[in-house]
Amino acid sequence: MTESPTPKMLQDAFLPRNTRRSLPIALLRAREAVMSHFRPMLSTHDITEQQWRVIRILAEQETVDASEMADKAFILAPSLTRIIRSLEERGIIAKLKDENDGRRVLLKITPAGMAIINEVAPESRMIYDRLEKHFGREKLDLLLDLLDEVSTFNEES
Amino acid sequence: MTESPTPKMLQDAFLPRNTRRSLPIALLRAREAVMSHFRPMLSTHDITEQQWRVIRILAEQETVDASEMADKAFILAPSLTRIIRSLEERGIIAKLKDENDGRRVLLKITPAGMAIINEVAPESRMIYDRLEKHFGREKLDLLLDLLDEVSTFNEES
DNA sequence: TCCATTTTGTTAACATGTTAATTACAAGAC
DNA sequence: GTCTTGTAATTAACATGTTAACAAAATGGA
Repeated sequence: MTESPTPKMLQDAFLPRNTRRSLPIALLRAREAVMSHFRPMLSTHDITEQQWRVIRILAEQETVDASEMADKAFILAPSLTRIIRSLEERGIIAKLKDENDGRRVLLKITPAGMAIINEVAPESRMIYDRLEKHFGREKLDLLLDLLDEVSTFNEES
Repeated sequence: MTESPTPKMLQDAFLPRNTRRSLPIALLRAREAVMSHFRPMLSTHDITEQQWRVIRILAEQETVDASEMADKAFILAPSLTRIIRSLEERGIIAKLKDENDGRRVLLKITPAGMAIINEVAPESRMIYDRLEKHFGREKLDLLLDLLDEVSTFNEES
């Protein structure tokens, strides 16, 4: 862990920021630390993190079209297409047609999907509660607020 | 429980957390917001975000073995293997043998790689400075500290 | 020395991320 | 109506994420 004395190579002004204080990598590390607690649990139920995001949104809202799902689950359309195909083949969700708009794909959860939710949700909640207890609600809320603010960096500058 | 028609689907206690206050997704959103500023720039230089992480670490440190690189760039070994192969084929980095340990792969940047660093680093720095100016150093440091703390959630509980 | 164990890196297989191109349908302008 | 334009979803192609299995080299005893 020697903070190396920076071989010549580049002027300081042109040196990339230190890896450990780089926001993109810090976000990645934090995310991985959190997910490492959820992934093994999800794995025992044979679903991925992204699949779980899709399923759980269908637990909040009866019917969701693909675009809205992509927004809420934060999954790009091409990935979502594949995930939907996979979940449908496994009988976890169903695709419906929107009578008013022939382009849209409506998604609905099946009883098999509901069974997964009923199994996974309590376990997921337990893990999250442990995390919340560890950091404290206030600190977690502060972090979430800061992250929200970063997420809006797009529209402004 | 097998009898209830579950019209509103799930009891509140078993409902997954709201998507917008879910830490994993919040981290994902924030990361994407930040990267959306860097990706187009990197793209004009024909490198990906991960390739840039590898290259820039070789700008800080003359020679790095694959394991250390995986740690610092936060890239899993299988991904790193592919990235190294690609960067080597393009003449951006070079692989050396470790005389003391035949298993290790040492990485070194080439002049072509240095040229990329000299082009990209200032642009990257500019983008980061704009971000830092937008949020303020203190707020950014606070965020980085919180993220660091989350990243250590592993070893404890 | 010999052998079991550990470590490092690679390969394989599948899932997702990412951008660009494409198809199917919808909405407006004319 | 026809044409153009815009939107929703898919497909294609490539890069990376993720886990498991594996080969090669090092290590630490017996």
